[in-house]
Amino acid sequence: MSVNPSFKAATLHDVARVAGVSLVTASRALSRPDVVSDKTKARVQQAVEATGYIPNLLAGGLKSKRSLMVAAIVPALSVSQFLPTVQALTSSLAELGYQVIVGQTGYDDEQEEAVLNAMISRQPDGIVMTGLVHSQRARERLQKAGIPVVETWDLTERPVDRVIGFSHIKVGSAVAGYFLSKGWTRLGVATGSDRRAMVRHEGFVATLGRDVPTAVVPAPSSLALGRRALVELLEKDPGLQAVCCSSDTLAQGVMVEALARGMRVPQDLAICGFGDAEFAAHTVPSISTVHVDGPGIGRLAAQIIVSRSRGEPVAQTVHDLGFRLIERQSTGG
Amino acid sequence: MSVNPSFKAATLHDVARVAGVSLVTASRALSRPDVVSDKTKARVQQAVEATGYIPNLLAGGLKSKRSLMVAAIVPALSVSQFLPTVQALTSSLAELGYQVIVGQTGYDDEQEEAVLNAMISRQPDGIVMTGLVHSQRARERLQKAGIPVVETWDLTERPVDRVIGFSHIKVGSAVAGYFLSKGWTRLGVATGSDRRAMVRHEGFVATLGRDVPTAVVPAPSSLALGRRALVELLEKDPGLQAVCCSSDTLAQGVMVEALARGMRVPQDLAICGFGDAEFAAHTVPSISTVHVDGPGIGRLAAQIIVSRSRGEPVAQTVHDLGFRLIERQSTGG
DNA sequence: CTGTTAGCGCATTCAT
DNA sequence: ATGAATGCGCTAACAG
Repeated sequence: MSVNPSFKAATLHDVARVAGVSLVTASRALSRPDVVSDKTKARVQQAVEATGYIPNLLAGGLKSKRSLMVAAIVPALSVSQFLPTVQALTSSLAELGYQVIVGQTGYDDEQEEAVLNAMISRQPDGIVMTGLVHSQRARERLQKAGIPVVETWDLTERPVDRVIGFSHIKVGSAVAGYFLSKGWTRLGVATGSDRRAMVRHEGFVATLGRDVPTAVVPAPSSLALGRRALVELLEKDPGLQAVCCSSDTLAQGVMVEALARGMRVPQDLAICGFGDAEFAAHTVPSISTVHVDGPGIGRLAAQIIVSRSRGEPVAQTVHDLGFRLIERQSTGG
Repeated sequence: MSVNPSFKAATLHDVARVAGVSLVTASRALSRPDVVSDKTKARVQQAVEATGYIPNLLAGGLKSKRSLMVAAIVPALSVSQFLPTVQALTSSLAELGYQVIVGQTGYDDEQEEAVLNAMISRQPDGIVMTGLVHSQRARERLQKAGIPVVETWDLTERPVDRVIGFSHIKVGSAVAGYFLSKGWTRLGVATGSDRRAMVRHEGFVATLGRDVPTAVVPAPSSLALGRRALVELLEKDPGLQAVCCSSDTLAQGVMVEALARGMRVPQDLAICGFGDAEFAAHTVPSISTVHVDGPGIGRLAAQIIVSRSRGEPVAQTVHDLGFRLIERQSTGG
């Protein structure tokens, strides 16, 4: 950890010596101030200042079984959809003295297991997944180990432990219902290839009652992929009226391509996104989308993990935070 | 770390017992396979499988002084400019068995110090900062502790330890030179309020030889802020010809606002961004910008930290990765 | 090649 | 309210 061999960081032992108290007292003065007399507390505080003491949480965690670390596992950090969640999680936890370790699965189930093992070896007080845990071995291992796990951005009756999210089937269904209510008939779908997007697609098709031209693009989605998706969809159906997209980024790409071809949005082509990214409300025309409370997911996850790691009971297993369809200009709203 | 009191995770001790070898041998079989006979190695491997052993890196780190963790400190996770760097850093390190802890400073120097202390208490093998370390106390503490520190996305003659980046003054200067070469005279600047953006602004103005209308928006930048910035700039100079923006997101906002007002880009208004975000090449018109090798910064940082933590020398102190002005349609390229 | 002996720095029993 | 002893799980020295 240090590369400077001559330097020895101050330990609690040094603090105790300088303060003229025992090691235990110094420890208590810092972690349980109410149990120590004001005088000695002050002396310990001074000793901390004097020595420049910074506690070693590795050592503390080893003994106390509380690492004060939480693992956050995402497909990839660059999937901007999850960023507000991870950011809120990190901030909420930081306020309570917890830090976040990040792991990336690359949308790969084998890597997921490897990443989870890497995380477990750091003894986190909790694990927050974006998405469900897919590897069966990992599920069992997590369950056996009894580490608090919060799966997010999805729902299931049987989470490993707790789950915070919303129904992707219902999202797809809601968008399809909305399209039907608008009377559009020549529909298309531009979707990422990830599991949750596919489930939304299922919901969309199920409610529609029939299949529609679909362009599947690899994750993570991008503006360029959105443009390419529209090209593909227009080849399949030049008379396309409305496109349902699996992300706002994709929707923006579809819109850029449409406008570049001289199509008017929404008159010639209506577009709906997903996620309610910051920009969706401010493009011209603005993008209709499905709003999800990303930061809320992160905050609630933080709260649940901390409660559980403190041994407090968390009754509810499944937290459905729902979603909201937001009608903007890109669908004539 | 566990909330299931009945479950005891297997320790190396269990593995050793099952394998019928001593604890040390089991340890070596896993961490230094070349020093152990193939037979015992195989038996230890089997015992690992049988027990479901996952090493406790907290304990390992405590003794070995190598936590295999690296702290990554960003202003905020949602600042998309740094994401490719953090993602590359995380991936590169993961391949080598290191994990990343993230800290957010919120562009606040006091929080920076608090975050750095929180990180130090986890005994990281290195710290990667986006930006320079601003708190003087933190600089000294880091230097004294001898933790490998890589400051990024900026340059300085006197880094805490190592620095990987490019000159923001030169970026501003290059954009100004480009604008001058185009013969534009009615210029404006839309810039975030963060330190590095301000330095680019300085470079821009210095090369220009005169001040220009400037709209300063709070960080993090967004499309909405870009739109607002253009409104402000047009109030200051209705005859505005070209805008220099401190990020591509801001540039996109400026462009959206310009097009919404019926201005043609670049004929009526030329726009230049910064960062070469994914979308910049694919908007219509595409956005001219300054390309920076974000992932390269992350990979090099990973390499330097790992080398240093292994005690290998890393001669070079300052790594200037430079930048490239990319001319696209938004400036008539 | 393998085993024995010592801690790493701290929090937790137990005492007083 | 404070202190002495014990060990969390593992690895670095040494021996053998």
